[in-house]
Amino acid sequence: MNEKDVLRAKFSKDPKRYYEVNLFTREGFIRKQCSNCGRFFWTLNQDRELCPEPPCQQYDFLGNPPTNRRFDYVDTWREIENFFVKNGHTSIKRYPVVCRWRPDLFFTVASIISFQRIEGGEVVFDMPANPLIIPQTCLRFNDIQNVGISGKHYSSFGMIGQHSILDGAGYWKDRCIDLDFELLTGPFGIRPEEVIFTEDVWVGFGAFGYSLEYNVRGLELGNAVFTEFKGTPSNYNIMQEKVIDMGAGLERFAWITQGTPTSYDSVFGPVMKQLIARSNLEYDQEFYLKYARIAGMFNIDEIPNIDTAKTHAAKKLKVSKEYLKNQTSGLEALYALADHARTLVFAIADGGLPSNVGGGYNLRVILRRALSFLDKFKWDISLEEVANWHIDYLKEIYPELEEHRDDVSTILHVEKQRYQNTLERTSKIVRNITKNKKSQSIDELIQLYDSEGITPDMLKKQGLQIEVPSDFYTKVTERHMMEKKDKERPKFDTDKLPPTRLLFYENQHLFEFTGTIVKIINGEYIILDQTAFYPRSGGQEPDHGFIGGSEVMDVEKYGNVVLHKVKGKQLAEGQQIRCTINVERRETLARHHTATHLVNGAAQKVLGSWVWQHSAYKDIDKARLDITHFAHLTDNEISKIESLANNAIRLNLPVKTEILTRSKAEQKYGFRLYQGGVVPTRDLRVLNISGWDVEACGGTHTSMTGDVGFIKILKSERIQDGIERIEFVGGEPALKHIQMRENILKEISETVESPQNKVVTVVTDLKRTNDILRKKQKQLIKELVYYEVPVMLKKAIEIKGLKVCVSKKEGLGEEYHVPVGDQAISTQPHLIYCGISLLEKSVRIFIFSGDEAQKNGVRANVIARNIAITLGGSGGGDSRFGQGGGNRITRINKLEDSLKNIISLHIKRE
RNA sequence: GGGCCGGUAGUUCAGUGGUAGAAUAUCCGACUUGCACUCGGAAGGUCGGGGGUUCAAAUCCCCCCCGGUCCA
Repeated sequence: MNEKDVLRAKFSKDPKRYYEVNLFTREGFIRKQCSNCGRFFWTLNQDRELCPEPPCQQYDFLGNPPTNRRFDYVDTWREIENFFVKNGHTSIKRYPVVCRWRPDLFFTVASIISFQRIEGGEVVFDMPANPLIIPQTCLRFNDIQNVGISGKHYSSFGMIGQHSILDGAGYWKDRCIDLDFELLTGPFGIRPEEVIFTEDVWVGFGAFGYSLEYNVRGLELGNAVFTEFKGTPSNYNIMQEKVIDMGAGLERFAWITQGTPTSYDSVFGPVMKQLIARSNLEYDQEFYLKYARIAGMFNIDEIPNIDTAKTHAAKKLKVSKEYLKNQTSGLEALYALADHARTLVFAIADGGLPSNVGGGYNLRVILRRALSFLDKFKWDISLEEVANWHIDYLKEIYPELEEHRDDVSTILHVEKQRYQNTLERTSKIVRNITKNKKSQSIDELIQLYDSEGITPDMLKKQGLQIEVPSDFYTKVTERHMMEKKDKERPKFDTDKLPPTRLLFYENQHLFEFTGTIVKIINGEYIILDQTAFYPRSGGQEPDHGFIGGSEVMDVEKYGNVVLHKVKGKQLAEGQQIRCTINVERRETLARHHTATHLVNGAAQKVLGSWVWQHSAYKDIDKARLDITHFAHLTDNEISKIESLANNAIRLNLPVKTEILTRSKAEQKYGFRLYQGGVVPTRDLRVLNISGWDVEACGGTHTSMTGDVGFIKILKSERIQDGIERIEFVGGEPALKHIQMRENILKEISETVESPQNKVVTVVTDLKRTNDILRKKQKQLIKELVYYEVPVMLKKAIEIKGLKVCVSKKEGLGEEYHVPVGDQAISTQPHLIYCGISLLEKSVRIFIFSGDEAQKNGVRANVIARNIAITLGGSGGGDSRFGQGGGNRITRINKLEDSLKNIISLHIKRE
């Protein structure tokens, strides 16, 4: 039994305490245990023996919905929203699907996530209203294989979040279930005896509780979690303020009112109509409904693969497997296409970019999956069109999608291009492989998949005979198992110390202050009661300066205290001491920090709304900003960003800060606030440069943008897929940089002896001349060979019937000896050519041995190696051509004689 | 966040320390002469960049740039 089962058993032992809500006693619900799976459930129907969930019960609403009215997706939400608002709830706009407020999640996976923040390693609940209702779009990528097939799985779905904190304004479980029951039986007109509640539990990050899941005709519609405990099931406390986390599927509510074969038909209404029309897909609707009834019973999580499930279904329907596949595969692809496109619309609108790392990887996977469906079925539909149909339909609930319509198209287009390039590349690689070999080893298969993205299936399709082990993907995963190294931070016991008062937030221009030394650790870390020293944080390097006569080398925040690392004179605890901050350093850092915000704002304006700050770093000599963007920045874009940022400086805008509670700040400015990442505090310091940038920021800044002076972008580079780094300088360092470049230019212009404005022409010319000279040299040596060879042959001496000639050249190397020697032995098979090159620190030897010479035992490589050994080096080659050398230059005088000796020794005349 | 693969002639790629190659495209010539084909020849390279090891580096080591790709 897993943790969840143990917990469920525990809570079900005491139903009165946990599960028996008001509604049950008032309306006469009976508690029963499922005779099949053993779970407990509450129902008005005395005769019911089975719990209401598949596989214990099958879908009874397909073609036969239990509601009195039919709603489409949008109207379903309107109906639910109206109901809860009438009952005292505030309707909240959805939060972004890209979850920037939780460091442990890429995407918002449940409505409650929107209101969870991490504070000091603990989850806290932070709701802008109480109670509230929210149509939270959630992204989940763990069931992609089932999307389009099961009829109910999605990569993104709307979670109706009904949330309440029991703190006076909110309510607890009785009212929650009353409301949910009333929603079903009232506005949706479902008969009370059709509503069944099942006992369940829920364990989340740092909190858990018991829950009542409600089902109608086999379909789970929602799950009301009563989050009462903080911690883990083995170690917990009862929460001060208990939280209602009721999450219901908007998709399922819409589905149950319509009773269509799949929920996709109900949810994607107009989009599905367009898709079916444009794809000219024909299928038997009657048959599909019958199939859907069976497919709905599949518990896809537990079925090894879809193929066997379909075989099963075909048997039951008494048709062939092929017929079933024909009838279903096209439609399933259309459903998946609709789902994937919708997910991409939300993700991209919220600033997510497909890439090969992080959450972007999930987005790229579904994007390519969608494109591959379009390819496979050769439908003349573009992903951009599908995205636009979704926006047309959904903008009524989610008007923000309309604002990002063009961005979505832009990014989908870029990604399609990339996908096509990859396809071409892949088929080329596969072609190469198939050319050389018919089979591949398992290691080679893994290598191909891991580094090129080529799956064994793709190879099989190309006619390769390969065997794929069943643990193939496990083996791939194993390759990625690596030890994780944690950066060690020195440990200090600072828990009992009072928090350091941060003076730089009270006055940014306080550069001198008096503090009391609270503690000194290891003789070098000083903790003061208050400090104006800014510690390293938010990518900003720390202040330097003096505490008394001791120099401050580093400042870091440790919990709630600030540690100053000092060098120099001894200080004593309890001492009151005068502190001064290096003003120039601080102001440079402040200028760079404000400049970062300006560059960020400019980049968003120049490139597009998908640009977010990924990370940033501000030092005194330069600063850098990493932004999310799908392509390499062009020179033109960089200069536009630079101009725009400098424009903001000239406008001399005020740099304002205000402290807001987190939820107020989020409501007022949106999640653009979290450019620099999550801020783990209840109150946010919001930095606002009107019209340019608003973000949560704890750094020190200039008062006006004009104080930055001047921004110069140095370079941009791609640090990973989807992230561009912009490196720049501001203020004094910017000027210094320009001056440095000026000096370089001056130096070049002096070296090439031309005015600065002609330098480019002159250097271009120099390079061209150089190229021409190199070619000419080659040509000349070729000509030289023609004249040199006869001269060389005349000088040759005879040893044991063979000819030997030695040619010594200073400075000239293989470019001379190789063609000369080559030519010489090709005309004179009895010749042994010995080239000697005298270089600065070494000697090189080139030996060519003619055909006849070789036959008489003179092997060029052997000669070369032997002579090279006397030079303190080594050599090699083949019997025709050998080379070697060494660095004992002093041996050069004896070299010619030794050569003759060695050759003479090797000649074996018969 | 953690990995892996690749970068050589205009193009597609061989090349595991010893003279940088093939195919194709290009140009010239021959055969034909309407195109095509065939044959012969030529030209085309800072082997992504920099540093190191070595007598010698496309090849080995380090750093960087560019492209691709997998996993969580």
